Amino acid sequence: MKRLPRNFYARNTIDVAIDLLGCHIISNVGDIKTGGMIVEAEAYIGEDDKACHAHPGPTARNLIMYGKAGLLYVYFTYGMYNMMNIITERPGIPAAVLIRAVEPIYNIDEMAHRRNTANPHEISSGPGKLTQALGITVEHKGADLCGSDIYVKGPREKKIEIMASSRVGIGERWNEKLWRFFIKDNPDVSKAPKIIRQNVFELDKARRMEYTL
DNA sequence: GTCCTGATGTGCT
DNA sequence: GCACATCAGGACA
Repeated sequence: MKRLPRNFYARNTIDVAIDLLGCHIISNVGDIKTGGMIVEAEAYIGEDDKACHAHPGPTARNLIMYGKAGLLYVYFTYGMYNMMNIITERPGIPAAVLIRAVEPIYNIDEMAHRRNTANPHEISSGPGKLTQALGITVEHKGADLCGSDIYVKGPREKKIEIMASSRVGIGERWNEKLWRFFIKDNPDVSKAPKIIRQNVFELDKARRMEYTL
């Protein structure tokens, strides 16, 4: 696998979210390489998406979502957790993929130490957990995955089955969209109310869009 | 295993 | 003010 280029991210957000599953995310924060395989991700697309941070239009916080694909959008929430997103689409279209869960691979001991846990499945099985394990904070907002020490390697090497469901933690705002994607039966997928609709592995792009939109 | 709650800072109304 | 793309820990069963 190789570092993914910008044109991987500058595409339809749902395609990017699906194609990121099985890829490896790497972080070299503090000169320590940590990372693992992405097993769960969600799409947030445009001002019309009521759950997307760009819904109110451009603000100081979300402005980066309107810009170049392949940059990190990190924000702080619930008073203590950082959420890590990757900007997608072309400039002018505010959209991103939230990385929701990772299966630990590189330097598991260091990540377990950062998380203060001995259970491998508690290291990065949620969006707040994985940023802590990888050492990613709002300081990394704007980092370029195509030219910094945080990046994603792909394409995926394993054959995987991909499931789609409604998104997590966004109340009743826009929940009919099945824009959460995760690897079937992976133990590091986050605990969440799963409205599992369908395995999307076999679907081609057009069929996939018809189904998810 | 399930359900419920408290912790905690920031952005936007 | 308040909602928030969350998590850990406790009370149950």
